[in-house]
Amino acid sequence: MASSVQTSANRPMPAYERIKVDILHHIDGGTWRPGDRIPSENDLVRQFGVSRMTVNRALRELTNDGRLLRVPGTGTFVAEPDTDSGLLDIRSVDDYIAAHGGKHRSEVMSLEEVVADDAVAALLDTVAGVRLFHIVMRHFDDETPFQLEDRYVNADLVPDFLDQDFNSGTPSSYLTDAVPVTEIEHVIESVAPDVDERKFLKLDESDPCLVLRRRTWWNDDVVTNVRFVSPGHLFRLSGRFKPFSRQ
Amino acid sequence: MASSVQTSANRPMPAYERIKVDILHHIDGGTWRPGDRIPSENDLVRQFGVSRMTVNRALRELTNDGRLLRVPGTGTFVAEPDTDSGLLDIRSVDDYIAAHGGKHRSEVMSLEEVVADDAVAALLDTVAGVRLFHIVMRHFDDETPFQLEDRYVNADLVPDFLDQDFNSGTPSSYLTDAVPVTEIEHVIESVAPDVDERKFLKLDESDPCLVLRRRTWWNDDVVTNVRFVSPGHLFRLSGRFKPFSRQ
DNA sequence: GGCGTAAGTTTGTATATACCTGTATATACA
DNA sequence: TGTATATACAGGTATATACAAACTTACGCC
Repeated sequence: MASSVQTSANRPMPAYERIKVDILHHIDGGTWRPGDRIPSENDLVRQFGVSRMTVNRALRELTNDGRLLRVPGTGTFVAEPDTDSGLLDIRSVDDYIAAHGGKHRSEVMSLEEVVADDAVAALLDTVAGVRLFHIVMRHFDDETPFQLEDRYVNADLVPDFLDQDFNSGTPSSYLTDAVPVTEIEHVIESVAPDVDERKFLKLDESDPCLVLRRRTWWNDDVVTNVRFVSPGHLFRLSGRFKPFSRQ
Repeated sequence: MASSVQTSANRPMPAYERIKVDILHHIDGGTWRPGDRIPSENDLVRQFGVSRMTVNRALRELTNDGRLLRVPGTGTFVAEPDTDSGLLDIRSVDDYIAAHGGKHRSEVMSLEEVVADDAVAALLDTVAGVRLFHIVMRHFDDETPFQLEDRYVNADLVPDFLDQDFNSGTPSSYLTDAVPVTEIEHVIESVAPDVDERKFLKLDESDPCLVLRRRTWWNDDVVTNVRFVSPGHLFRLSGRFKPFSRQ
Protein backbone atom coordinates (compact mmCIF):
# COMPACT_ATOMS: atom_id res chain seq x y z
CA MET A 1 0.00 0.00 0.00
CA ALA A 2 2.88 2.31 0.66
CA SER A 3 4.01 2.35 -2.93
CA SER A 4 0.50 2.92 -4.20
CA VAL A 5 -0.13 5.84 -6.45
CA GLN A 6 -3.61 6.34 -4.99
CA THR A 7 -4.39 8.35 -1.91
CA SER A 8 -7.03 7.21 0.54
CA ALA A 9 -9.51 9.42 -1.31
CA ASN A 10 -8.76 7.33 -4.38
CA ARG A 11 -7.25 10.25 -6.15
CA PRO A 12 -3.86 9.97 -7.79
CA MET A 13 -1.02 10.85 -5.43
CA PRO A 14 0.96 13.85 -6.68
CA ALA A 15 4.45 13.09 -7.93
CA TYR A 16 6.13 15.17 -5.24
CA GLU A 17 4.20 13.20 -2.60
CA ARG A 18 5.28 9.91 -4.10
CA ILE A 19 8.87 11.03 -3.89
CA LYS A 20 8.44 12.18 -0.30
CA VAL A 21 7.01 8.89 0.91
CA ASP A 22 9.68 6.98 -0.97
CA ILE A 23 12.41 8.97 0.76
CA LEU A 24 10.69 8.61 4.14
CA HIS A 25 10.53 4.87 3.62
CA HIS A 26 14.26 4.81 3.09
CA ILE A 27 14.80 6.85 6.26
CA ASP A 28 12.26 5.11 8.49
CA GLY A 29 13.21 1.73 7.09
CA GLY A 30 16.80 2.35 8.02
CA THR A 31 18.46 2.02 4.61
CA TRP A 32 19.34 5.71 4.83
CA ARG A 33 20.71 6.58 8.28
CA PRO A 34 21.07 10.03 9.84
CA GLY A 35 24.04 11.79 8.29
CA ASP A 36 23.90 9.75 5.10
CA ARG A 37 24.00 11.62 1.87
CA ILE A 38 21.02 10.87 -0.34
CA PRO A 39 20.91 11.05 -4.15
CA SER A 40 21.12 14.51 -5.69
CA GLU A 41 18.18 16.26 -7.26
CA ASN A 42 19.33 15.27 -10.73
CA ASP A 43 19.75 11.64 -9.65
CA LEU A 44 16.19 11.64 -8.40
CA VAL A 45 15.02 13.35 -11.57
CA ARG A 46 16.36 10.40 -13.57
CA GLN A 47 15.13 7.84 -11.03
CA PHE A 48 11.54 9.09 -10.88
CA GLY A 49 11.28 10.51 -14.38
CA VAL A 50 10.02 13.91 -13.23
CA SER A 51 11.33 17.44 -13.55
CA ARG A 52 13.88 18.86 -11.21
CA MET A 53 11.39 21.35 -9.73
CA THR A 54 9.20 18.46 -8.63
CA VAL A 55 12.10 16.75 -6.90
CA ASN A 56 13.09 20.09 -5.46
CA ARG A 57 9.66 20.55 -3.92
CA ALA A 58 9.74 17.12 -2.30
CA LEU A 59 13.20 17.69 -0.84
CA ARG A 60 12.40 21.22 0.28
CA GLU A 61 9.28 20.14 2.13
CA LEU A 62 11.11 17.32 3.87
CA THR A 63 13.78 19.83 4.83
CA ASN A 64 11.16 22.14 6.30
CA ASP A 65 9.81 19.17 8.26
CA GLY A 66 13.25 18.65 9.73
CA ARG A 67 13.84 15.31 8.04
CA LEU A 68 16.57 16.38 5.65
CA LEU A 69 19.47 18.78 5.71
CA ARG A 70 20.56 20.47 2.52
CA VAL A 71 23.96 22.02 1.89
CA PRO A 72 24.32 24.00 -1.35
CA GLY A 73 27.14 22.70 -3.44
CA THR A 74 27.49 19.56 -1.36
CA GLY A 75 24.31 17.54 -1.20
CA THR A 76 21.27 16.48 0.78
CA PHE A 77 21.60 14.51 3.99
CA VAL A 78 19.31 12.66 6.39
CA ALA A 79 18.83 14.94 9.42
CA GLU A 80 19.57 13.82 12.96
CA PRO A 81 16.38 13.07 14.90
CA ASP A 82 14.99 16.19 16.56
CA THR A 83 15.11 15.62 20.31
CA ASP A 84 13.16 18.56 21.66
CA SER A 85 9.99 19.23 19.77
CA GLY A 86 9.69 22.76 21.04
CA LEU A 87 6.39 22.91 22.84
CA LEU A 88 7.38 21.35 26.11
CA ASP A 89 10.97 20.86 26.95
CA ILE A 90 11.02 17.19 27.90
CA ARG A 91 14.60 16.00 27.94
CA SER A 92 16.61 13.19 29.37
CA VAL A 93 17.05 13.42 33.16
CA ASP A 94 20.79 13.76 32.92
CA ASP A 95 20.40 16.74 30.60
CA TYR A 96 17.85 18.31 32.94
CA ILE A 97 20.10 17.93 35.95
CA ALA A 98 23.14 19.18 34.06
CA ALA A 99 21.19 22.19 32.83
CA HIS A 100 20.40 23.07 36.45
CA GLY A 101 24.01 22.80 37.48
CA GLY A 102 23.74 19.40 39.14
CA LYS A 103 25.60 16.14 38.78
CA HIS A 104 23.70 13.14 37.52
CA ARG A 105 24.19 9.60 38.75
CA SER A 106 21.90 6.63 38.28
CA GLU A 107 21.34 3.32 39.97
CA VAL A 108 19.65 0.33 38.36
CA MET A 109 17.42 -1.33 40.94
CA SER A 110 16.19 -4.16 38.74
CA LEU A 111 16.48 -5.16 35.10
CA GLU A 112 14.86 -8.33 33.85
CA GLU A 113 12.83 -10.04 31.18
CA VAL A 114 9.18 -10.45 32.06
CA VAL A 115 6.04 -11.84 30.49
CA ALA A 116 3.24 -9.29 30.25
CA ASP A 117 0.18 -9.77 32.38
CA ASP A 118 -3.08 -8.09 31.46
CA ALA A 119 -2.32 -4.83 33.25
CA VAL A 120 1.13 -4.38 31.74
CA ALA A 121 -0.02 -5.52 28.32
CA ALA A 122 -2.62 -2.77 28.36
CA LEU A 123 0.09 -0.17 28.98
CA LEU A 124 1.94 -1.38 25.92
CA ASP A 125 -1.16 -1.66 23.74
CA THR A 126 -0.48 -5.37 23.32
CA VAL A 127 -1.70 -8.72 24.68
CA ALA A 128 -0.76 -10.68 27.78
CA GLY A 129 2.03 -13.18 27.30
CA VAL A 130 4.29 -10.95 25.25
CA ARG A 131 7.99 -10.83 26.17
CA LEU A 132 9.05 -7.51 27.68
CA PHE A 133 12.02 -6.03 29.44
CA HIS A 134 11.41 -4.23 32.71
CA ILE A 135 13.79 -1.81 34.35
CA VAL A 136 13.40 0.09 37.59
CA MET A 137 16.01 2.65 38.41
CA ARG A 138 16.76 5.75 40.40
CA HIS A 139 18.35 8.95 39.17
CA PHE A 140 20.27 11.16 41.58
CA ASP A 141 21.31 14.78 41.49
CA ASP A 142 24.56 14.41 43.38
CA GLU A 143 23.34 12.41 46.38
CA THR A 144 19.73 13.60 46.28
CA PRO A 145 17.20 11.11 44.88
CA PHE A 146 15.78 12.97 41.94
CA GLN A 147 13.65 10.62 39.89
CA LEU A 148 12.28 7.08 39.87
CA GLU A 149 12.04 5.43 36.46
CA ASP A 150 9.84 2.39 35.88
CA ARG A 151 10.03 1.29 32.28
CA TYR A 152 8.76 -1.52 30.09
CA VAL A 153 10.35 -2.13 26.71
CA ASN A 154 9.13 -4.15 23.76
CA ALA A 155 11.63 -7.02 23.62
CA ASP A 156 11.06 -7.73 19.95
CA LEU A 157 11.83 -4.19 18.88
CA VAL A 158 14.78 -3.65 21.22
CA PRO A 159 16.39 -7.09 21.64
CA ASP A 160 19.69 -5.74 23.00
CA PHE A 161 18.13 -3.71 25.79
CA LEU A 162 19.30 -6.07 28.54
CA ASP A 163 22.93 -5.83 27.46
CA GLN A 164 23.22 -2.09 28.01
CA ASP A 165 24.97 -0.44 30.92
CA PHE A 166 22.36 1.92 32.30
CA ASN A 167 24.55 3.12 35.12
CA SER A 168 26.36 5.24 32.55
CA GLY A 169 23.87 6.18 29.79
CA THR A 170 20.15 6.48 30.43
CA PRO A 171 17.57 4.16 28.84
CA SER A 172 16.01 7.23 27.21
CA SER A 173 19.13 8.13 25.30
CA TYR A 174 19.82 4.50 24.36
CA LEU A 175 16.31 4.07 22.98
CA THR A 176 16.49 7.35 21.11
CA ASP A 177 19.43 6.02 19.14
CA ALA A 178 18.31 2.40 18.90
CA VAL A 179 14.75 2.70 17.62
CA PRO A 180 13.07 5.20 15.35
CA VAL A 181 9.96 6.80 16.83
CA THR A 182 6.85 7.61 14.87
CA GLU A 183 4.57 8.75 17.69
CA ILE A 184 4.83 9.93 21.28
CA GLU A 185 2.30 10.22 24.10
CA HIS A 186 2.81 12.15 27.32
CA VAL A 187 0.64 12.21 30.42
CA ILE A 188 1.53 14.53 33.28
CA GLU A 189 0.04 14.15 36.74
CA SER A 190 0.51 15.35 40.26
CA VAL A 191 0.29 12.53 42.80
CA ALA A 192 1.08 11.72 46.38
CA PRO A 193 3.92 9.20 46.53
CA ASP A 194 3.13 5.67 47.66
CA VAL A 195 5.10 3.87 50.35
CA ASP A 196 7.89 2.68 48.09
CA GLU A 197 8.19 5.96 46.28
CA ARG A 198 8.46 7.80 49.58
CA LYS A 199 11.21 5.45 50.65
CA PHE A 200 13.23 5.61 47.44
CA LEU A 201 12.85 9.36 46.99
CA LYS A 202 13.19 10.15 50.72
CA LEU A 203 9.89 11.98 50.93
CA ASP A 204 7.06 12.61 53.38
CA GLU A 205 3.49 11.71 52.73
CA SER A 206 2.63 15.35 52.06
CA ASP A 207 5.38 15.89 49.51
CA PRO A 208 3.73 15.94 46.09
CA CYS A 209 5.33 14.29 43.09
CA LEU A 210 5.24 15.11 39.42
CA VAL A 211 4.60 12.02 37.34
CA LEU A 212 5.40 11.92 33.65
CA ARG A 213 4.31 8.89 31.68
CA ARG A 214 5.60 8.53 28.17
CA ARG A 215 4.76 6.00 25.52
CA THR A 216 6.50 5.88 22.17
CA TRP A 217 5.43 4.04 19.06
CA TRP A 218 7.18 2.68 16.07
CA ASN A 219 4.36 2.51 13.55
CA ASP A 220 1.64 0.48 15.29
CA ASP A 221 3.80 -1.01 18.02
CA VAL A 222 4.56 0.55 21.38
CA VAL A 223 8.32 0.66 21.83
CA THR A 224 8.36 1.61 25.48
CA ASN A 225 6.14 2.74 28.32
CA VAL A 226 7.88 4.64 31.08
CA ARG A 227 6.73 6.31 34.26
CA PHE A 228 8.95 8.94 35.82
CA VAL A 229 8.26 10.07 39.37
CA SER A 230 10.05 13.14 40.71
CA PRO A 231 9.66 15.20 43.89
CA GLY A 232 7.58 18.25 43.06
CA HIS A 233 10.03 20.63 44.66
CA LEU A 234 12.90 19.36 42.48
CA PHE A 235 11.37 18.90 39.05
CA ARG A 236 9.15 20.90 36.80
CA LEU A 237 8.37 21.02 33.13
CA SER A 238 8.47 24.15 31.09
CA GLY A 239 8.44 25.23 27.52
CA ARG A 240 8.26 28.39 25.49
CA PHE A 241 7.22 28.46 21.88
CA LYS A 242 5.65 30.43 19.12
CA PRO A 243 2.16 29.18 18.31
CA PHE A 244 2.81 29.58 14.59
CA SER A 245 5.86 29.35 12.38
CA ARG A 246 7.57 26.36 13.92
CA GLN A 247 11.16 27.41 13.52
CA MET B 1 13.43 46.88 8.89
CA ALA B 2 10.48 44.67 8.28
CA SER B 3 9.99 45.87 4.74
CA SER B 4 13.68 45.58 4.00
CA VAL B 5 14.76 43.54 1.07
CA GLN B 6 17.93 42.46 2.85
CA THR B 7 18.15 39.54 5.25
CA SER B 8 20.34 39.72 8.33
CA ALA B 9 23.09 38.03 6.32
CA ASN B 10 22.93 40.98 3.97
CA ARG B 11 21.77 38.83 1.12
CA PRO B 12 18.74 39.86 -0.89
CA MET B 13 15.51 38.45 0.49
CA PRO B 14 13.89 36.07 -2.00
CA ALA B 15 10.71 37.30 -3.61
CA TYR B 16 8.58 34.55 -2.07
CA GLU B 17 9.88 35.52 1.40
CA ARG B 18 9.05 39.15 0.79
CA ILE B 19 5.51 38.14 -0.09
CA LYS B 20 5.26 35.95 3.01
CA VAL B 21 6.31 38.67 5.42
CA ASP B 22 4.00 41.13 3.71
CA ILE B 23 1.07 38.79 4.19
CA LEU B 24 2.05 38.06 7.79
CA HIS B 25 2.18 41.78 8.48
CA HIS B 26 -1.37 42.09 7.26
CA ILE B 27 -2.46 39.21 9.49
CA ASP B 28 -0.50 40.10 12.62
CA GLY B 29 -1.26 43.77 12.14
CA GLY B 30 -4.96 42.99 12.13
CA THR B 31 -5.90 44.39 8.73
CA TRP B 32 -6.68 40.83 7.63
CA ARG B 33 -8.69 39.00 10.31
CA PRO B 34 -9.20 35.23 10.65
CA GLY B 35 -11.73 34.09 8.09
CA ASP B 36 -11.07 37.01 5.77
CA ARG B 37 -10.42 36.23 2.17
CA ILE B 38 -7.12 37.56 0.94
CA PRO B 39 -6.24 38.55 -2.65
CA SER B 40 -6.03 35.73 -5.18
CA GLU B 41 -2.78 34.48 -6.64
CA ASN B 42 -3.29 36.51 -9.77
CA ASP B 43 -4.02 39.65 -7.73
CA LEU B 44 -0.76 39.18 -5.88
CA VAL B 45 1.05 38.50 -9.14
CA ARG B 46 -0.01 41.94 -10.34
CA GLN B 47 0.66 43.54 -6.98
CA PHE B 48 4.20 42.21 -6.54
CA GLY B 49 5.18 41.93 -10.17
CA VAL B 50 6.31 38.31 -9.89
CA SER B 51 5.22 35.09 -11.53
CA ARG B 52 2.32 33.04 -10.26
CA MET B 53 4.56 30.18 -9.14
CA THR B 54 6.39 32.55 -6.82
CA VAL B 55 3.15 33.73 -5.23
CA ASN B 56 2.00 30.13 -5.11
CA ARG B 57 5.07 29.12 -3.14
CA ALA B 58 4.56 31.91 -0.61
CA LEU B 59 0.90 31.00 -0.10
CA ARG B 60 1.61 27.28 0.03
CA GLU B 61 4.25 27.66 2.71
CA LEU B 62 2.01 29.89 4.82
CA THR B 63 -0.70 27.26 4.43
CA ASN B 64 1.65 24.54 5.61
CA ASP B 65 2.48 26.73 8.61
CA GLY B 66 -1.20 26.90 9.46
CA ARG B 67 -1.54 30.60 8.80
CA LEU B 68 -3.72 30.37 5.70
CA LEU B 69 -6.49 28.13 4.46
CA ARG B 70 -6.85 27.54 0.74
CA VAL B 71 -9.96 26.28 -1.02
CA PRO B 72 -9.56 25.35 -4.68
CA GLY B 73 -11.93 27.27 -6.84
CA THR B 74 -12.85 29.66 -4.08
CA GLY B 75 -9.93 31.52 -2.56
CA THR B 76 -7.39 31.87 0.20
CA PHE B 77 -8.41 32.77 3.73
CA VAL B 78 -6.71 33.74 6.97
CA ALA B 79 -6.75 30.64 9.18
CA GLU B 80 -8.27 30.62 12.63
CA PRO B 81 -5.64 30.63 15.39
CA ASP B 82 -4.57 27.10 16.20
CA THR B 83 -5.67 26.43 19.77
CA ASP B 84 -4.00 23.13 20.50
CA SER B 85 -0.48 23.05 19.26
CA GLY B 86 -0.29 19.31 19.28
CA LEU B 87 2.38 18.39 21.77
CA LEU B 88 0.43 18.88 24.93
CA ASP B 89 -3.29 19.25 24.91
CA ILE B 90 -3.74 22.39 26.97
CA ARG B 91 -7.27 23.61 26.55
CA SER B 92 -9.71 25.84 28.29
CA VAL B 93 -11.04 24.40 31.55
CA ASP B 94 -14.58 24.29 30.32
CA ASP B 95 -13.52 22.24 27.30
CA TYR B 96 -11.55 19.89 29.54
CA ILE B 97 -14.46 19.35 31.88
CA ALA B 98 -16.92 18.90 29.01
CA ALA B 99 -14.59 16.39 27.35
CA HIS B 100 -14.66 14.33 30.55
CA GLY B 101 -18.42 14.39 30.70
CA GLY B 102 -18.71 17.02 33.41
CA LYS B 103 -20.58 20.29 33.71
CA HIS B 104 -18.56 23.46 34.00
CA ARG B 105 -19.49 26.40 36.20
CA SER B 106 -17.28 29.26 37.32
CA GLU B 107 -17.30 31.81 40.08
CA VAL B 108 -15.43 35.10 40.01
CA MET B 109 -13.96 35.72 43.45
CA SER B 110 -12.38 39.06 42.66
CA LEU B 111 -11.83 41.21 39.60
CA GLU B 112 -10.13 44.59 39.89
CA GLU B 113 -7.62 46.99 38.51
CA VAL B 114 -4.30 46.97 40.36
CA VAL B 115 -0.95 48.68 40.12
CA ALA B 116 1.93 46.26 39.73
CA ASP B 117 4.39 45.93 42.58
CA ASP B 118 7.84 44.52 41.95
CA ALA B 119 6.84 40.88 42.33
CA VAL B 120 3.88 41.08 39.99
CA ALA B 121 5.76 43.24 37.51
CA ALA B 122 8.42 40.54 37.26
CA LEU B 123 5.77 37.99 36.34
CA LEU B 124 4.64 40.19 33.49
CA ASP B 125 8.16 41.09 32.37
CA THR B 126 7.40 44.74 33.02
CA VAL B 127 8.08 47.40 35.65
CA ALA B 128 6.34 48.25 38.90
CA GLY B 129 3.61 50.86 38.62
CA VAL B 130 2.04 49.53 35.46
CA ARG B 131 -1.75 49.23 35.33
CA LEU B 132 -2.98 45.63 35.40
CA PHE B 133 -6.21 43.74 35.80
CA HIS B 134 -6.30 40.96 38.36
CA ILE B 135 -8.89 38.21 38.46
CA VAL B 136 -9.20 35.36 40.90
CA MET B 137 -11.81 32.77 40.16
CA ARG B 138 -12.85 29.20 40.76
CA HIS B 139 -13.96 26.66 38.20
CA PHE B 140 -16.28 23.85 39.20
CA ASP B 141 -17.14 20.51 37.69
CA ASP B 142 -20.74 20.37 38.78
CA GLU B 143 -20.37 21.21 42.45
CA THR B 144 -16.79 19.98 42.83
CA PRO B 145 -14.10 22.69 42.98
CA PHE B 146 -11.92 21.87 40.02
CA GLN B 147 -9.48 24.69 39.45
CA LEU B 148 -8.31 27.96 40.91
CA GLU B 149 -7.36 30.63 38.42
CA ASP B 150 -5.22 33.61 39.42
CA ARG B 151 -4.59 35.85 36.46
CA TYR B 152 -2.98 39.19 35.70
CA VAL B 153 -3.75 40.92 32.43
CA ASN B 154 -1.95 43.77 30.70
CA ALA B 155 -4.50 46.59 30.91
CA ASP B 156 -3.10 48.48 27.94
CA LEU B 157 -3.40 45.51 25.61
CA VAL B 158 -6.81 44.34 26.84
CA PRO B 159 -8.62 47.49 27.97
CA ASP B 160 -12.08 45.89 27.95
CA PHE B 161 -11.13 43.00 30.23
CA LEU B 162 -13.04 44.34 33.23
CA ASP B 163 -16.28 44.59 31.28
CA GLN B 164 -16.53 40.90 30.47
CA ASP B 165 -18.85 38.45 32.18
CA PHE B 166 -16.54 35.67 33.27
CA ASN B 167 -19.27 33.69 34.92
CA SER B 168 -20.31 32.62 31.45
CA GLY B 169 -17.19 32.54 29.23
CA THR B 170 -13.70 31.94 30.62
CA PRO B 171 -10.94 34.55 30.54
CA SER B 172 -8.90 32.15 28.41
CA SER B 173 -11.42 32.03 25.63
CA TYR B 174 -12.03 35.78 25.80
CA LEU B 175 -8.32 36.54 25.53
CA THR B 176 -7.89 34.07 22.69
CA ASP B 177 -10.35 36.07 20.64
CA ALA B 178 -9.39 39.52 21.87
CA VAL B 179 -5.60 39.52 21.47
CA PRO B 180 -3.28 37.86 18.97
CA VAL B 181 -0.57 35.76 20.57
CA THR B 182 2.97 35.55 19.27
CA GLU B 183 4.58 33.47 22.02
CA ILE B 184 3.53 31.17 24.85
CA GLU B 185 5.31 29.88 27.92
CA HIS B 186 4.14 27.00 30.09
CA VAL B 187 5.48 25.83 33.41
CA ILE B 188 4.04 22.72 35.04
CA GLU B 189 4.62 21.86 38.65
CA SER B 190 3.40 19.59 41.36
CA VAL B 191 2.88 21.40 44.65
CA ALA B 192 1.21 21.01 48.00
CA PRO B 193 -1.69 23.45 48.31
CA ASP B 194 -1.35 26.38 50.70
CA VAL B 195 -3.98 27.26 53.26
CA ASP B 196 -6.22 29.24 50.93
CA GLU B 197 -5.93 26.75 48.11
CA ARG B 198 -6.91 23.95 50.47
CA LYS B 199 -9.92 25.91 51.56
CA PHE B 200 -11.12 26.88 48.10
CA LEU B 201 -10.46 23.48 46.54
CA LYS B 202 -11.66 21.51 49.59
CA LEU B 203 -8.42 19.59 49.97
CA ASP B 204 -6.24 18.10 52.68
CA GLU B 205 -2.65 19.03 53.23
CA SER B 206 -1.49 15.78 51.64
CA ASP B 207 -3.54 16.21 48.45
CA PRO B 208 -1.11 17.21 45.71
CA CYS B 209 -2.02 19.84 43.14
CA LEU B 210 -1.01 20.29 39.55
CA VAL B 211 -0.02 23.87 38.81
CA LEU B 212 0.09 25.21 35.30
CA ARG B 213 1.47 28.67 34.80
CA ARG B 214 1.03 30.24 31.40
CA ARG B 215 2.38 33.47 30.01
CA THR B 216 1.48 34.74 26.59
CA TRP B 217 3.17 37.47 24.62
CA TRP B 218 2.11 39.81 21.90
CA ASN B 219 5.43 40.71 20.33
CA ASP B 220 7.56 41.94 23.25
CA ASP B 221 4.74 42.52 25.71
CA VAL B 222 3.27 39.98 28.10
CA VAL B 223 -0.48 39.84 27.54
CA THR B 224 -1.33 37.74 30.56
CA ASN B 225 0.19 35.66 33.30
CA VAL B 226 -2.06 33.02 34.77
CA ARG B 227 -1.62 30.35 37.41
CA PHE B 228 -4.03 27.43 37.42
CA VAL B 229 -4.17 25.16 40.45
CA SER B 230 -6.06 21.88 40.23
CA PRO B 231 -6.36 18.88 42.53
CA GLY B 232 -4.00 16.19 41.24
CA HIS B 233 -6.66 13.53 41.32
CA LEU B 234 -8.96 15.58 39.07
CA PHE B 235 -6.71 17.09 36.46
CA ARG B 236 -3.92 15.88 34.28
CA LEU B 237 -2.27 16.96 31.09
CA SER B 238 -1.72 14.71 28.15
CA GLY B 239 -0.80 14.88 24.54
CA ARG B 240 0.01 12.59 21.65
CA PHE B 241 1.90 13.69 18.60
CA LYS B 242 4.18 12.65 15.80
CA PRO B 243 7.73 13.87 16.35
CA PHE B 244 8.12 14.70 12.66
CA SER B 245 5.77 15.80 9.94
CA ARG B 246 3.56 18.17 11.89
CA GLN B 247 0.23 17.43 10.26
C1' DG C 1 -39.30 31.27 -10.97
C1' DG C 2 -36.44 27.11 -11.46
C1' DC C 3 -33.02 24.48 -13.66
C1' DG C 4 -29.09 23.14 -16.26
C1' DT C 5 -25.21 24.52 -18.79
C1' DA C 6 -21.33 27.19 -20.01
C1' DA C 7 -17.90 30.33 -18.95
C1' DG C 8 -14.80 32.34 -15.87
C1' DT C 9 -12.13 32.35 -11.58
C1' DT C 10 -9.18 30.12 -8.23
C1' DT C 11 -6.25 26.86 -6.55
C1' DG C 12 -3.17 22.48 -7.43
C1' DT C 13 0.25 20.33 -9.87
C1' DA C 14 3.95 19.63 -13.32
C1' DT C 15 7.34 20.94 -16.65
C1' DA C 16 11.27 23.12 -19.02
C1' DT C 17 14.28 26.62 -18.60
C1' DA C 18 17.35 30.01 -16.78
C1' DC C 19 20.62 32.04 -13.82
C1' DC C 20 22.66 32.47 -9.32
C1' DT C 21 25.70 31.07 -5.34
C1' DG C 22 28.40 27.77 -2.99
C1' DT C 23 31.35 23.53 -2.94
C1' DA C 24 34.48 19.98 -4.50
C1' DT C 25 37.87 18.46 -7.51
C1' DA C 26 41.14 18.22 -11.04
C1' DT C 27 44.64 20.67 -13.27
C1' DA C 28 48.31 23.92 -14.14
C1' DC C 29 51.67 26.65 -12.29
C1' DA C 30 55.23 28.52 -9.09
C1' DT D 1 54.79 21.10 -1.99
C1' DG D 2 51.69 24.59 -1.99
C1' DT D 3 48.66 27.71 -4.50
C1' DA D 4 45.81 29.54 -8.02
C1' DT D 5 42.49 28.54 -11.67
C1' DA D 6 39.13 26.15 -14.36
C1' DT D 7 35.50 23.06 -14.38
C1' DA D 8 31.78 20.31 -12.95
C1' DC D 9 28.28 19.68 -9.75
C1' DA D 10 25.19 20.81 -5.86
C1' DG D 11 21.33 23.28 -4.32
C1' DG D 12 18.24 28.07 -4.38
C1' DT D 13 15.39 30.89 -6.76
C1' DA D 14 12.44 32.74 -10.47
C1' DT D 15 9.86 32.53 -14.72
C1' DA D 16 6.55 31.29 -18.38
C1' DT D 17 3.61 27.86 -19.54
C1' DA D 18 0.24 24.22 -19.31
C1' DC D 19 -3.42 21.44 -17.80
C1' DA D 20 -6.58 19.71 -14.14
C1' DA D 21 -9.93 20.12 -10.51
C1' DA D 22 -13.13 22.76 -7.59
C1' DC D 23 -16.09 26.32 -7.28
C1' DT D 24 -18.90 30.64 -8.61
C1' DT D 25 -21.42 33.25 -11.63
C1' DA D 26 -24.06 34.44 -15.57
C1' DC D 27 -27.08 33.18 -18.95
C1' DG D 28 -30.49 30.95 -21.58
C1' DC D 29 -34.14 27.86 -21.71
C1' DC D 30 -38.32 25.75 -20.12
